[in-house]
This record gives sequence, C-alpha cells and structure tokens, in this order.
Amino acid sequence: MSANSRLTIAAHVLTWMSMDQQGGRVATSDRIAESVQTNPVVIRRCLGELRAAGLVEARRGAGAGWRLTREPADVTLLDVYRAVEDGPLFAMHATPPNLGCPVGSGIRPALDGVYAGVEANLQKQLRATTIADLLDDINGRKMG
Amino acid sequence: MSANSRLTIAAHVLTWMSMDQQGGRVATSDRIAESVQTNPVVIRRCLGELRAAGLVEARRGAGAGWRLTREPADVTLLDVYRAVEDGPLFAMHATPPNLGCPVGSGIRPALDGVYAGVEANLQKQLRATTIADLLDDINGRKMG
DNA sequence: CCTTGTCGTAACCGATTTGGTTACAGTCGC
DNA sequence: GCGACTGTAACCAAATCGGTTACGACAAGG
Repeated sequence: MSANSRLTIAAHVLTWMSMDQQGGRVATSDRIAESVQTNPVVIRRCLGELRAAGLVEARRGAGAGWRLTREPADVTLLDVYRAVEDGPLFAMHATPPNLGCPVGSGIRPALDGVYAGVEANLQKQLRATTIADLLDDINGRKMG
Repeated sequence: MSANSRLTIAAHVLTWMSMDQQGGRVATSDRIAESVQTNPVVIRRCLGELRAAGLVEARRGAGAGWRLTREPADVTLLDVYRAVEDGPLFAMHATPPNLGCPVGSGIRPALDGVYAGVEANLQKQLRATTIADLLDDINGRKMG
C-alpha cells in the first residue's frame, strides 16, 4: 500500500525519550538518530511535527535538546498519529466520477459512510495504546 | 497520507457492474470508464486485479466484456480490498533501527501487536459491507 | 563577547507510487 | 476476414518518501 513509517518513527522517538529522560540527560536529535539509525534531520523533522502538536518542546542554544511535555502514560498513539499523519486512509476518486450516472453520483456518499466508520475505529484503537504501554512492553519483553 | 483511490475505484466498478447486469448488457471497460470518468485502461487494470482475485471474469473477441462471478451480496469490501491493495497500513522503519538499543530492538515487536490489531479490525469492518449494500445505499439515497 | 553545540529549515536527490495516456498485439463472434 | 474489445507494455508528469548537505538562528558557558 506504499504506507509510510512516520507513525513508527514518531513512536520510536517518543518511547526513546521516555526511557532516556529517566537518566536525566538531554535528548538531542543526534542521540535519537543513533537509536533509529537515520539522519538527525529526519528526527528533527519528526520532532518538529510533534512539537507543533504540543507533545514535545525544544530548548535552543548551547546544551540544547528536547523534552516531553506530558507524561508518557498521557500520550496515546492517536495523539502521535494525528501529529504526523494528515490525509484520510482511503482516498475518493482522483477526478470526480460522472455525476449523471446513478453509481457515479451515489458511490461517494455510500463509501463515505464506510470510510468514516473505519477511521473512527482506527482512532479508537490507537487511543488504547500509550507511549508508556510501549515502554512497558519493551521492558517486559527484555525481562521474560 | 498519500492514500490511493484503488478501493474506491474498484468498489465503483463492481457496483456499476451490479447495476448494469440487471439490464442484461455486457460491461465493457469503455462504458465503465464513462461512469468513473477516467481512461478505459485504468479500468482494465483494475478489472485485471479483480479477475486475479476471482471476482470478475472477461470474455474476449467480438461482443466481449466483463461479468461478475458472484452475487453482489457475496462480495464484501474486504474481498475488494484484498484484490487491489497489498502492503500493510503502517510500515516499520525503512532501515532497521539500532538493535543494540533497548528501544531500537523492542519497538518493532511492540508496534507489531498494535498494528496487527488495527489491521484485523479494519478487515472486520470491511467484511461488513457488500457490493449489494452499496447498491442499496445508492438506490435508497436516490429515492429518499 | 565569542566560541560551541544544537535547533530549524531550505534545498536537493534518487527511488517509488499514482493516475493517466498511447500504442498495439491477441482473441473471437458475426 | 472484419470489427470490437481485451490484455499489456511503455511512457509520462506529479507527488511522496526517506535521506543528505548546507547554513543561519540561538543561547549557555567560558
């Protein structure tokens, strides 16, 4: 489906920050990029979207870095999804169908209902998992 | 999200064929393209995928065209989705994360669980709507 | 005040996907 | 054999994605 990895990267970043903040150090895009194994600019772009959504904040100047603005248990995957994804899951026709045809004029409202239900359900599911849950999952997996 | 319109187009095509077959005529890519308002080749590509999934069949030669192989009430949107979409909804990292980091090694299994649940739920929802339902929706909307 | 480390962006790149288009060979009923 | 339609290959412009380089903005610490 040509899906992107934005949600995955953003979740990775926030989870990493949650784990790191316990050590008291400052999270920089360079250190995060080490864990994600990508370019620091990619991380900064991601963090920029998360900041626009109010999930993180940045301190500039020397000794700068990033900080979570909420408790990991208060950040759901839906928050992250909304911060980094925009469009709908399924697109309608690229160019409008023939509205003179019953199917052409009726298929879009009909699918609208289905698609809306799908998206509502997706949001409900993403809301059920928090960054703290991911952290717990990782720690639990490490132990057992 | 850069979503594509494949599911929409395929649903449009099948719904159009369901409505058309009541008239007894043969469905051709040209006539379908009129309703979708796109190039007939786009329709043939779509129908080719639907044929590979066993949802339609083609007759070649003179007076050729396409036919549904199942009753519209027996074709769910999940069948259509599977016929025209391939990859997962959410992708993992484009390049693997640092497995030496606890988060890098644990985030993928953790997200795997979430993503699997999301996809299972998506399938459940798509299975709940059939081409016949779309047709009914369109006819009902036309009336009321 | 000036060095230093980091943020914040712009600009560009190659690869891939998407919808669209042209062209043409294959097929078969009439 | 004619004609109509399928089935594909080939190509295109636009958009997206992840990645990369480059550089200005900024502020803390010496």
